[in-house]
Amino acid sequence: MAFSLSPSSKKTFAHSLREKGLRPTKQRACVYEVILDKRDHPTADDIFDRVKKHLPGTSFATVYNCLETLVGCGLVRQVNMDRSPTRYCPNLTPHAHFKCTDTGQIFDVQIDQETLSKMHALIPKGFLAENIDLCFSGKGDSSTQ
Amino acid sequence: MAFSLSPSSKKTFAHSLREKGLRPTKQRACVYEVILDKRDHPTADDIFDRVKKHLPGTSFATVYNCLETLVGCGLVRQVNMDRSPTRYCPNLTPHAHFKCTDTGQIFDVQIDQETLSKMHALIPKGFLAENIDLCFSGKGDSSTQ
DNA sequence: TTAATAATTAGAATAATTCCATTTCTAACT
DNA sequence: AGTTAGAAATGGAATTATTCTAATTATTAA
Repeated sequence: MAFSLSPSSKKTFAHSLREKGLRPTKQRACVYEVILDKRDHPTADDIFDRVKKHLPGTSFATVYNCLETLVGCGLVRQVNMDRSPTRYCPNLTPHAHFKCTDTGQIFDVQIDQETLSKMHALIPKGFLAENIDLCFSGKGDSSTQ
Repeated sequence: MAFSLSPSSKKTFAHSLREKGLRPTKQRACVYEVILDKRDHPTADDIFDRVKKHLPGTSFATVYNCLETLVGCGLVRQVNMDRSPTRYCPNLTPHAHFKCTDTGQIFDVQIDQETLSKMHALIPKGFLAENIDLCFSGKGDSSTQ
């Protein structure tokens, strides 16, 4: 492999999997790696292409299996916008996503604690939110990208 | 048809379509009708079943065409949560959605102006959001539903 | 080293949605 | 009212992202 997880990422990775009784296989490591390496919210398809450069025998099913596993371990997050293919994001801090309708690019948008609290406060009594998803779409600032 | 649009809905409906040079056909009216009639965030599939009770010859393609048209006219909104089928919602006020992970039901959650402003303020300079989507998922209050 | 189990593989299957070619309808003009 | 051009509806095929399945391979604990 042309690159590999940093020692700290490697530790997080193996630890998160072992906590759930799962094995840190080379395919799982590679999928995690390519997501960390280029944080551009790749699709399963993108990830498949990148992983194959390092582990040519990898199948599509494996990429999907690995992604499911990594999401289950909380190492990456799924980003769903409209009906477009699911994208994957290694940013685990509270953040929203902005999708540029011109280029299709997705940008992370940090959410401050106060706004996050206000959003939480919208939830009616008796409901318990386990997950919050905030997505914007519109024109991105192509001049700054 | 066993029921029909209220006079005011009918007016909004025909007007919104005509504004875009589109025809208020009976299929479009019926699709709009069933969405207004039972505001349970139905899928295209649900809508197809309901429409067929009134207009038995209606095809799936027509339901999709009508939905696309109605969304384009701003009469209904698409609600996408995860990878599950798109749902349709006639509530045009600013609101979020809460999906109960037990029952799959989707509830509208009103958003007050202040929280909406705070959310808007998250968007970095140079970006122009045309659309905001806020979704919660978790346990709904089944005792109150 | 082996046995048990977990993960990977290739390809088939699924499900929601979109596309396409044809037919039917609608509304503006005679 | 009758024509006609454009719009909408129709049925079925096609597409696409994802999931499933059965067989093979890899990993780990003993």
